[in-house]
Amino acid sequence: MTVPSLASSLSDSVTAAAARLGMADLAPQIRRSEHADFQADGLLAAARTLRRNPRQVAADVVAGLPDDGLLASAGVAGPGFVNIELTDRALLAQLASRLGDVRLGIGMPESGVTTVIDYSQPNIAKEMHVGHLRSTIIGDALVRILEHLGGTVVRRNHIGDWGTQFGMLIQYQVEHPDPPAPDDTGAMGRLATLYRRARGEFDTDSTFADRARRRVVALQAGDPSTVAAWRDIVAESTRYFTHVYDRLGVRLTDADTVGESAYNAALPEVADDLERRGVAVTSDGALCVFFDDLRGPDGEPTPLIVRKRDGGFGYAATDLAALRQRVVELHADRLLYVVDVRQALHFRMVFDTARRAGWLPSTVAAVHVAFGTVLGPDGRPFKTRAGDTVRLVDLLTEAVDRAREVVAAKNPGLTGSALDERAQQVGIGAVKYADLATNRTRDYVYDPQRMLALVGNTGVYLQYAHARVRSILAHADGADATVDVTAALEPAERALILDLDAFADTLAEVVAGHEPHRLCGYLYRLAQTFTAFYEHCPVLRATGPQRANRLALCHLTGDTLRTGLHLLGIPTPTHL
RNA sequence: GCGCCCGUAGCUCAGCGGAUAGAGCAGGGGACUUCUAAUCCCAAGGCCGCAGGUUCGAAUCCUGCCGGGCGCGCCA
Repeated sequence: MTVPSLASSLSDSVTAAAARLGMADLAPQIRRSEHADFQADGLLAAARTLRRNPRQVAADVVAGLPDDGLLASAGVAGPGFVNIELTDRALLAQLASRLGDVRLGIGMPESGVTTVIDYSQPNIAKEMHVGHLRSTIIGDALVRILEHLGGTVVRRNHIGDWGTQFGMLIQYQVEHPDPPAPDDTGAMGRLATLYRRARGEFDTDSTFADRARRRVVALQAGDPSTVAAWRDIVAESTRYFTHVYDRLGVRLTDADTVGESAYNAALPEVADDLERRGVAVTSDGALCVFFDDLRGPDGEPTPLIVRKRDGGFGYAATDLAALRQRVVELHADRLLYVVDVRQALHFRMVFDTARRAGWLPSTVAAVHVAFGTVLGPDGRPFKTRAGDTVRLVDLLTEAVDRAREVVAAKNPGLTGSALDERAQQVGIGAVKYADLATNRTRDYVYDPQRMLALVGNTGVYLQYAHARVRSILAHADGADATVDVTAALEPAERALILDLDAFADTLAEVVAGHEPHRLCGYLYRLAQTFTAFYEHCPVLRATGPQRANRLALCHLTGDTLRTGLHLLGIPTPTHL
C-alpha cells in the first residue's frame, strides 16, 4: 500500500487550485518551512509569466484550496509566499496510515524495473583497499534501496580475473612450489606474497619475464594445467573476497561474480560487430572508436581502443560485451556502474559507443555512479606512511577494535562474544555511515580518528537513537499504541510526524540521483527530531490518548530508523 | 591545450531558484534522583573563491577569471 506523503497531497491540491486559475502547467514545490508546516514555492514565478499580481495569485490559490480536513490554515506572506499549516488530526491520521502498513506506506515504485548494478570490482590476487570499500558500500546501499522499492536488481561483481599478470603468477608458482599452502580462512597472505615475489622476478629477470609471457599465451590458448592453476588462484581469491563481504555485511556472493574472463568468448564478435556497423575503424593497427569532441593533449582524436594492435582485447571490449549482455540477455532497464570518478571519460566513451552500435536503446539508462578519490587526513591519496595502499581488512579491524573500546567503556557488563558482536555492529556501521554520508562525487577524506570518535553525525548516533526508541517500547511492554486522531499535538510531536512522513519521498530522491547520502541526511535529521521529542515529551509517564499516540510515534520512528539504516547496510541492535 | 569534478564557519561537510545560509567536530558556558547523558541546551564563529549577467528573488542558473584535484592511444 502506498501512502501519499502530506507534501505530495498538498502539491496535488495546489496544482488543482492553480489550474482552475488558468495556470495549468504549474509545478508547485511544496517544502518544509520555518514559518509554517509547509510552504508552496513557484507561484511567484508563475504569476510573473502571467503578468499578474503575485500576492493576488497566491491569495486566489489559497482561496481555491480544498476544505478536506487537511488544512488548518493557509496564508500569503511577503511578496507571494504561501504558508500552509495542517491540522493535528491530519498529522495523526497520516501517522496511523503509515503505521498500518508493514512497509510504512512506501509502496513499490520500482516494481517492474530491472536494474543491473556493477560494483565492488576487486582484482584477483590483490588486496582490497579503500577504493573497493566505497564502491562496495555505495553499491550495496543502492541495491538494498532498489530492492526495497520493489525493483528487480541484478548484482554484478565485475572482478579483474584476466590479464597478463596471471602468466607471471602461474609461472612463478610453477617454478617455486614453496610458498605456503592456500588458506581457506579468507586470509590473503599467500596470494599477496606470491604476487609480490612474482612481480619482483618479472621486473628483474628478463628470462622469467619471457617465460611468464609464454604462460599468458598458454592460458589464453586453454592449456589445461595452466587453466587449472588460474582457476585455483581465482577461487582462492574469491574466498577471500567473500570473507571480506561477510565482515562488511554486504550481500555479494559467488553467484553475483561475473569476472572479466566471462566475456572472453564474446570479444571477437563485439569487435567485428562494431567494425561491420562502421562504429569502429582501424587506426595504427588497433580497432578504435573515435568521438567528434574528444582530443588528446597533442590535438589528435582520443579513441576508445576495442582491439589492440597485437590482436588482444582491452577492458573497453570487455565492458562493451558486458553491457550488451546486460541489456540483451538480462533485460536491464537501468545500468549502474559504481566506479571511481577517474573513469568518467571511459564510461562516456563506452556508453556512446554502445548507443551508436544500437546496443543501448534510449529506453535503457546507463549511469556511471561515480565517486571521488579517497584521501587521507592530510588531503592526499590515502596511503600508509610507507606509501602503500591501506588494506581494507586492517581498516575494518581497527574500526571494530576502536568500537570495542568505546562499547566496553560505556557498557562494562558486556563481555565475550556479545561484546564482539556489538563492537562489530558499531564499528562496521561507523565505517559505512562515514562513507555514505557525504556526496559521493567529491573526493572523500578518510579519517579513522573522526569516524571512530563515535560522536556527532555518525552511524552510532543513529544506532543510539534507534536503541532509545526500542528501550521505550520494551518498557511499554506492548501497551496500547492505537492512534487517537482527536488528541492535540505538541510542537515536537508535530515535527516528528512531519519528518517521518518524508521517508518515502526521500527514498525516491535517492533513487533518482543515485545518492545514498540523502538518506543519511534524512535519518540524521529524523534522529535529531526524535531526540527533541524524547527530551520534551515523556512517553511512559503520559496517560490516555497522549500516551498511546506517543507510543505510536515511537513505533513509527523505530521502524523508520531501522528500515533506513538497513537500507544503508547498517545494523540496528536493540541495545547499545 | 581540451574535458570532468570541487572551492560554503578554524576542520569535515549539508544545502543546489525562495524568507534571517545549516549540521557535526574543535574551542567557551551550562544540564545527569529522569523512557539509555554514546544525549541535550546556550553563546561564539561566514565578502557561500572572485567578477559580471539572468531573475521580484542567486550559495544554487549562465559567462569569464582565480585556485585545487583528476582524466585525455594500445594498463584496468
